[in-house]
Amino acid sequence: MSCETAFIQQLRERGFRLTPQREMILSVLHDMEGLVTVDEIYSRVQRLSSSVDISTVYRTLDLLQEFDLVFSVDPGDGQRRYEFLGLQDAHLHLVCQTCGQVTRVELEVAQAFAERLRASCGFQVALDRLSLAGLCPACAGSANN
Amino acid sequence: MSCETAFIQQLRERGFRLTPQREMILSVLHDMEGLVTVDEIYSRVQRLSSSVDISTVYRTLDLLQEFDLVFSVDPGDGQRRYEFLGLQDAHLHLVCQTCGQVTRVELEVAQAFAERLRASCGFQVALDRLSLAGLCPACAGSANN
DNA sequence: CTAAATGCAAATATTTTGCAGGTTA
DNA sequence: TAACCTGCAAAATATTTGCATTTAG
Repeated sequence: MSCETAFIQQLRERGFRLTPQREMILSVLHDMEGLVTVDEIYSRVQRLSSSVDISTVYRTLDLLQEFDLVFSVDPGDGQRRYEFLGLQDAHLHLVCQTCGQVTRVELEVAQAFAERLRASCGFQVALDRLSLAGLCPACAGSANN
Repeated sequence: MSCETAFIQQLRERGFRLTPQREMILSVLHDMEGLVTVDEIYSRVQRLSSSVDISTVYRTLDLLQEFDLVFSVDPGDGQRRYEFLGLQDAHLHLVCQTCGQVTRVELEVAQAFAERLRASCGFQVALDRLSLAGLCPACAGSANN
């Protein structure tokens, strides 16, 4: 099943409609890797159709988040970022505090950690929505004091 | 050394000045536990002196962040939260996605995980600024499907 | 005395909302 | 056709900035 099919199915089931705008936004998200800002999404959508309004982008992102096809974080710089989850495997994000580069990592590396947290205090970490701040190898190398 | 002393020292060293407003804001942060919003800080400061402006609160928070006495996150609800770090030990935050409750956990539980990440991909996680989303024991219990 | 900080108001930036008209099912 | 969706513009929020005045050192 493709992402589009999953989206359409969810729309139908809940009485929503499939519009060209929603298709375009989904397609743009699908083509973008990693965490992207609303502006990045918006300007890509505009290339497909310049009449699409940014409020429609916001509304569609809300919808996609409800459907769990997209999730969002604000790394703390006031620039909320969205990511398309689609049907692919979930993964962690490592966001470099210096250069902003985002690396994807398999959930598996965090499994033991999650287990430990659950054992010690009963908290179930949502690993599939996790972004970790820190230093990427390159920046860690040049920043060693 | 008290937090105030540390703050004053940093101010002096960098040519900044110690003002009553800055003292008040620091004192308010010091008395507040956990992650708080600008409005919460602002209204507490106003109780001490109603003439303090919110822009001064923002400016002071920026300063304190530069000094690493405060850090901020936006859990994704559009309400950025600040936390006073002071001279206490750093710790992780577990933020419940359902009830919003914040639990503090020793950094130590994540040490092995951080080590693993560094070994496998060279990324140095900033553990001391980490907030993890998930379900707290209570909400995990009532949500089990 | 002088550079730095404040309060105020206005400016920005970001996201949300009301509504009239267009569109999907 | 009827409810839903969109674009537009205006509103609501949150944060930042310019500037005259005040103040710490």
